[in-house]
Amino acid sequence: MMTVAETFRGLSDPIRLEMVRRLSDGSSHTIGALSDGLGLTRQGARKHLQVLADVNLVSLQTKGRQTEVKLDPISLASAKTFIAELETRWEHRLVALREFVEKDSSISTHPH
Amino acid sequence: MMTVAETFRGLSDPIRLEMVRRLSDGSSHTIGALSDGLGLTRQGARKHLQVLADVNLVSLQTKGRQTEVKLDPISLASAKTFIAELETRWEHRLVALREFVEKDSSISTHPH
DNA sequence: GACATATGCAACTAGATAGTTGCATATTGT
DNA sequence: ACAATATGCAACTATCTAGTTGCATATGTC
Repeated sequence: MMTVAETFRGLSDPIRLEMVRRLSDGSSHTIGALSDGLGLTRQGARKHLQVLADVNLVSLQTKGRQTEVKLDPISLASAKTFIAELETRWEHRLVALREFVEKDSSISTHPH
Repeated sequence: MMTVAETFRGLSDPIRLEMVRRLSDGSSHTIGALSDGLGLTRQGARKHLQVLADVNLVSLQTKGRQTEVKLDPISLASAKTFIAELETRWEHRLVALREFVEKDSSISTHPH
């Protein structure tokens, strides 16, 4: 299993983000196709793909002389969930804070 | 402005994730408090905090002899949005694929 | 003023990362 | 069989990262 931090690490590079974006249509792409147009060598791109595979963001499957790369959306989903949970905590705090402020201001603005 | 990749890099370490989690209640914490109980020195923890500040995930504000750290949820939100957009593309693909398969199977399973 | 607290700054180390180049291997098409 | 294609493996370099230690500085507290 992968930790959320590892998933985030997979996403922490613009080259890898572009690869993931290309893969996000759900279709499979070859290593070669994914390595084109990124401004680095095929081997450099290949290393980034390996990082993505290591953190389970993509799967690699050899078919004949080429290798299919597919996005694995599970890690992606758990990363999103992690952020969403942070935001939930954050919003709870904001609600509590607003309630506190409103109660406080009702005392000061409507004294009797 | 920060790129999404930089935000993900901020989140790509378990120590930093724990710090962000502690901050996610929306309250402010001091550098010292955030550095406790993480299994590294204060200076080591401080470096992680600097990474979070560099990518705008937290803000630092000196107050007297201590420094307040607060979570800045904006980068967090854009990271979540980025993932959500990937998932949207993914789901569109799945829908298109299912429609294609259904049309295809209706031809082969109901020939006349 | 003396002391404790909270933090900053700098130097250093070990290991990871991103990138390159060169060459080898397997598969497909003619 | 030959040539072209798609990929893999290894070595090497430069830079970044995570962590440490030691010391300095500013702010409260008594």
